[in-house]
Amino acid sequence: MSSLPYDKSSPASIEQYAKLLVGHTFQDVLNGVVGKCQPSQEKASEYSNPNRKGGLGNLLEEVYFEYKANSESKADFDEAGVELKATPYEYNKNGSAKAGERLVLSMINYSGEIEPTLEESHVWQKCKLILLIYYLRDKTLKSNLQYPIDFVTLFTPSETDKAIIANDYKYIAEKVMSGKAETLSEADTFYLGACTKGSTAEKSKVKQFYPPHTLAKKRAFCYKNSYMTYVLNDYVMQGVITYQQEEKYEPILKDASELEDKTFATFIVSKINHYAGLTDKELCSKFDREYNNNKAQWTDLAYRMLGIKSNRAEEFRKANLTVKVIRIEENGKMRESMSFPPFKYKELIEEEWENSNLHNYFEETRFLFVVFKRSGNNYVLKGAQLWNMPLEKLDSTVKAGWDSVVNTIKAGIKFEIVETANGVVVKNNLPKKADNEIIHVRPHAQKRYFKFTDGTVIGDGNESDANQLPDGTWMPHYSFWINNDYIEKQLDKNLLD
DNA sequence: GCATGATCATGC
DNA sequence: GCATGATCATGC
Repeated sequence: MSSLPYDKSSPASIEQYAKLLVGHTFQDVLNGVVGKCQPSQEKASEYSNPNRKGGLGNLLEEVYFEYKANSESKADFDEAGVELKATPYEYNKNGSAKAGERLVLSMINYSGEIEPTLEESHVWQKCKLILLIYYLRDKTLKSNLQYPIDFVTLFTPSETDKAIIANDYKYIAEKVMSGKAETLSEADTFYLGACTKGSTAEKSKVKQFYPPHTLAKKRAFCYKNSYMTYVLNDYVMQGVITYQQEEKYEPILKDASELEDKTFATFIVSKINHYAGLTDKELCSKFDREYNNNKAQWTDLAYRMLGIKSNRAEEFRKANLTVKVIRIEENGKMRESMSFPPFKYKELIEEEWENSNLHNYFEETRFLFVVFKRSGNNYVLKGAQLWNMPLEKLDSTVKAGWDSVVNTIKAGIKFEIVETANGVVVKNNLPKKADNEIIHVRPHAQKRYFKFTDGTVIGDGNESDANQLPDGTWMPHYSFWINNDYIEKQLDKNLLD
């Protein structure tokens, strides 16, 4: 019997052995440059098959750590209580690092009872101590076996994080127990998400254990991508990478005990609602902010009410939560629709809906609406509401709106140049706001810039304000917007009157 | 009065 | 200079 090169009952020993991987590639492991095994070539191609999810993790498990990969609900290094997770990271254009994937922890059980609390759960037993092995997903490399392993560390969430994760778990478990797993969405929770797992096809849905036993998509517990990006930057790379800029995120939650009798969702909403009834002017004076009605004023106030000095909340970054201030006019209407980041035409038409930017954005992003209502010259705070796009709307109405935009671009946008008293207006045949209940598209640029294929230029902008259509025409950046009247309908009644 | 096209403001 | 959030302005 050969002995292992590490003590499988000791987390420290496992971590120490794992750290020898840093600076090596998966190919090095197969070649025995690090570790001691050399499997056959067939095995190498099997592990590196990009269609085999978790292949690189299995490689480390079987070749480097010398145990058989399993999909059991107990931890990989059972005796030490350590779960191994090999996971990719990437660099953004601005040089900052981000997690390449959400970290999938374990399947949500639909075939039997689910534990009501995190502490009692299988997922926590399995994942309270994780050996994180981060490799750089460098798509310029020919084989994923060439990816370098750059960071290795044991990880367990902090006490405040765990309090929020426990909240999240409870929320998911309660939905499952009430037989409503089909309504789960990753954006329902903060750090621990319920992500879809496996095919999204209708036929792959499974019957729920809890009545009324409706069919639901298979889902898994995961740490959200946004949470893992935080873990990567503020924990894994901390002290390893020295050039990273100083982050100035502030926590809203100062101590885990603040959540003893409430959820994090209730906690933040009540922090805002505490000030309901005050005008923007009164709030400005309360928080020592100049009252100047500039665009940032109401968002600034929202963060001040949450108890932080900057507009960078640590929890919101980790949870992929976006604060949106909504101002209601005296007639009860929102004047403006809500914008999102612009898209690139050529990239948009290459996307599949299920993996599209818009789909992923709404599936993963949660919103904190902070609602003000006009009263004379001021806006009065009505309160806050957490919201995310309902899943059934995302896959029906939003998808239909997205499809028709994509199809119009694919077919070739038709332009009409109209002369008016104030110059030319460029009209197009993209779907209009009234064509879809939820979304529409609008320009989202600094300046107008069109350059048609015949060389005609319209607008004061330049190419940085625009991007190219499939036929080469330059058209200003566009983005998706949520219709103001749809958002109005989503708001709690008490926020409107 | 609102939809649509156009543009502004701030932070990094 | 870009990413993101937000608002303006005109014609119908």
